[in-house]
Amino acid sequence: MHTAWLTEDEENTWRAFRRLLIALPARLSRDLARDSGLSPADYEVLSTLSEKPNRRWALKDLAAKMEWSRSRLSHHAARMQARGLVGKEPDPQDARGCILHLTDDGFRVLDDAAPHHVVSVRARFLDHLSPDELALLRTLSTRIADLPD
Amino acid sequence: MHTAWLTEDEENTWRAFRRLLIALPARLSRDLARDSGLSPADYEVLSTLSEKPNRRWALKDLAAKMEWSRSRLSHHAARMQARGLVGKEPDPQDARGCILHLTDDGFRVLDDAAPHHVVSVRARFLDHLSPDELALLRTLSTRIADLPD
DNA sequence: ATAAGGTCGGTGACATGTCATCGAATGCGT
DNA sequence: ACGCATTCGATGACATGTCACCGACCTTAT
Repeated sequence: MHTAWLTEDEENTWRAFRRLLIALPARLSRDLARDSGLSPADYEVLSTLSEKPNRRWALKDLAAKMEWSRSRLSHHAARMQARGLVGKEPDPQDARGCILHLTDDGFRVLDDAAPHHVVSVRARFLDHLSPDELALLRTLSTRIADLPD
Repeated sequence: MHTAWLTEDEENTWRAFRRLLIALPARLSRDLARDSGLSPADYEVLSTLSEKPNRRWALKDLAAKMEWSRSRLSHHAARMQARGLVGKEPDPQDARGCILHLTDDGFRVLDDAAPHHVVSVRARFLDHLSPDELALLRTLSTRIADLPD
């Protein structure tokens, strides 16, 4: 059964983990901005777009893949389009929809950004985990992230 | 030495952990808003304020304790003051500073919110970790969060 | 064929956080 | 005592994300 409070172990773990939840994304975000002038959201859009061979996604499919709302992606893609990182075309299959694609510029920016980002993820995270820890963290993350919303 | 890419294990762990970094805070935030009408930031301000016996902190000290910028706390405290959750007074020791305190209302709101929040943290996180996992996650979180910025 | 209901992307209002900057106040070195 | 760098909180401009909602379009049942 559960109580209304946490044990000391739980409390300390939760505190430590909460610090990690704040600090790690903040550090990666700063590295990314410094190295490549991208926000984490920009990077995720670019790298997800690049996953498809033709670098094209219907907005709704990209939003679903990234687990973003369509509204959020619509706003963000508009900003990235203004910067020339992505392009937008009408969907020939569905006149309501639109197709997003990586521009050459967007691809170049991603291509330059990726190696720096990998270095950053290593330096601020992966390098500090043993293989055992890596494995455990993976099962644990999957288990909790997969819980119903 | 490092390569410019990730191994498959690293890649999968990083993906899974990144999902957790997004999903867990989002779920806790939704629970908190639904149960108590508070944002996570609100809750953190209220609960940190309540840690001192007299429920008073100089703004700069509270900001340092929470690892927030003074600007952020200034903005946020202004919004919370408008809702009657916190109060603000001049600091008699330092005419530049100000002292924040929990109002009775703020204390009541926190008092109502806390047990629900604990239930939420359990349901969405702690209950799904074994004691071993809890311990490992704590050392690992501390290790990584404590890295230099 | 058509009406009803769902899905699509876009939009405006708003909440929150960052950054650069300000004026006021402090305190340290001389 | 004085002068200058620093610290304090506030503020405005801006970036980003949420939410509610819109019109346009598609699909399904009748």
